[in-house]
Amino acid sequence: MEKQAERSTTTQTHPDHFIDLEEVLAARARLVDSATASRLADTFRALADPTRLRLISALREHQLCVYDLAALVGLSQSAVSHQLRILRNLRLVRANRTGRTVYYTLDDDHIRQLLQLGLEHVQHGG
Amino acid sequence: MEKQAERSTTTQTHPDHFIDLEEVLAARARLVDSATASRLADTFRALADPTRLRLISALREHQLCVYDLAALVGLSQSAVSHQLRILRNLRLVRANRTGRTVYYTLDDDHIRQLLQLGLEHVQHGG
DNA sequence: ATAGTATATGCATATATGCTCATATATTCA
DNA sequence: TGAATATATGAGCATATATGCATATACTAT
Repeated sequence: MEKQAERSTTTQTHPDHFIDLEEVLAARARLVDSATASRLADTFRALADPTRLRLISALREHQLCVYDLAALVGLSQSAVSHQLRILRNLRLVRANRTGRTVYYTLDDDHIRQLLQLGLEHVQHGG
Repeated sequence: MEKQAERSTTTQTHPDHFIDLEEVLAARARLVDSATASRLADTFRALADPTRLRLISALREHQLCVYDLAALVGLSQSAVSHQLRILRNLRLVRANRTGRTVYYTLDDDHIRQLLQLGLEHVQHGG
């Protein structure tokens, strides 16, 4: 295990020990490491934009080309293409070329589930 | 149903109709509206930062005070308090004051599930 | 090859975000 | 009340992000 964290750079004085040591030790075991947290944050950041969410929602059960996606969300082809690249890079969507048309689909089922869970959270209590 | 979308403001010429009309009509029915997409994006944006994700992961099964959270993630009390406010405002965590100590907990089980799903997505294929 | 269609991308800009510093608020205890 | 502890917040700076514009690339058809 790593050594205990240094005192944080707080303005006010603070004790040199944790307040609730047992809880803290247990929580530390569950704490995701920084590298994983960063990659996870990248994934959630891809979902943290209304345009991208609408694109993903449109692709839930259908594959669509860039032009149709742009028309659906009411943005320029450029803007949509930029956003699709972000989703592609983070492997949330997949591009399939057929002639000069590129069809997009969701990459994996986790995305569908994340969207669904998020919607549930937002649509009642949250 | 609404009337068909206007031509998008694309530089290049594009047809005045959708490429795949049937797919588009079906996809439009699944499309989340802008207002919902914005609120959903707010929720995902709260999860789109490594610090906040680590805070949430620490709170998965334990309630902790601000000072201990700061020590755990290795940031200042101020920085952590700012982030906790964001999580509070979006109802991802809840604050319970006991004397001068404020204990934080996850607000609802969706948050745990979102974290879990995201981790699964990141930890193998994604 | 040339023109046309579908998508992608570099650059610029306006806006948002995360952290630190200083300070404010809330609570306890003497 | 006054000092100390625990947390919250406003301002400012450095960096990131979303979109539009112009242009590049990929493919089709003549």
